[in-house]
Amino acid sequence: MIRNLTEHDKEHLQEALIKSGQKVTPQREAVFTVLLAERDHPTVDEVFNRAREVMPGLSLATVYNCLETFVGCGLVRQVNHERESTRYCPNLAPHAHFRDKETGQVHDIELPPEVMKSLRSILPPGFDSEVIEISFLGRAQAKDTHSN
Amino acid sequence: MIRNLTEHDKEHLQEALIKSGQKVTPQREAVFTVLLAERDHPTVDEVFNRAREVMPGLSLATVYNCLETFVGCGLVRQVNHERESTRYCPNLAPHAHFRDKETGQVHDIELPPEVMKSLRSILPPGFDSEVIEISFLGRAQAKDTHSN
DNA sequence: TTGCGGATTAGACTCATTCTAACTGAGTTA
DNA sequence: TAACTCAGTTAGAATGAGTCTAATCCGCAA
Repeated sequence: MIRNLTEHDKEHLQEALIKSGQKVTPQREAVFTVLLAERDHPTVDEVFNRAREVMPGLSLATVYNCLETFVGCGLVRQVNHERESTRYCPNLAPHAHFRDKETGQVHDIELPPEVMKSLRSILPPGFDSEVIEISFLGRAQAKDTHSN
Repeated sequence: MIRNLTEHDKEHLQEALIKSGQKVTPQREAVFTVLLAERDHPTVDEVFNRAREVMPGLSLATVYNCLETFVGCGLVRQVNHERESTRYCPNLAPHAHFRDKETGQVHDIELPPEVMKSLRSILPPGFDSEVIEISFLGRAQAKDTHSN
């Protein structure tokens, strides 16, 4: 079920939007609420359908726009696996993704700083990287590990 | 320029195809030759255009088919970055990919076993992974590091 | 109250990839 | 030699995620 944003999350959204010169709109709040409600890495379509329950007039284009805006101001991350639909993730801590081969579910995997460091160290001189994407493909027996 | 396959590479192709119950065809040889000639992670379209120089009647669908076959019998790997066109890579050693933000070029980055191990160690119990994809995004000042 | 500009909207468009149905050709089988 | 078979190939149609466009909306300032 889609709850309203907590005060804290609402401030987080407002601050990020305003800081990058964008407006707080009902649509953006609705989309952000959906992202925080169920942290299961939804596709645009899934976000669209969930948000429509709360705001029936919302258009798909707007969902694309909102998500792009959020990515632009660092509120959420995109998650891609091969060429499947892009998924969205509001977890900002450095983490990898584990994709369950059978269920298709995506799980966040915490990424300790020393692993990040050892990864960065394999780059030959002259290579300078800002973003490192790590994704595992396999099978997870574990129960849900969503951080919400 | 597209040279013919060396005896060694030809045998490698034949062995892999036959082992998985597939036939050696002129189209498959042509596509494989293109992949080995310039190890720059070409897209399907690039493979198509290069292969056409040598085999003008070749169709795009066949290039898709050949590449899928090669992936299936472990001859090449797919490389995806976000939702851009899939690229193909005949480097079978475990390696990561570095994508140059400005040129779009993809470089192979050798992946030492101890880094692989430390990566595998961050998976919580119950998570079992066969494939790990690692990709860097950034800027490379270095000259070409293609292994061919 | 009018004008401005960012946000939203519906629908058209793009383009990588997949699908489909017809065709080819090498290697049987009759 | 002719018919059969079956994987592989082919052209073109279909799919579908994502992008673009042009019209509209709406809060705010002049």
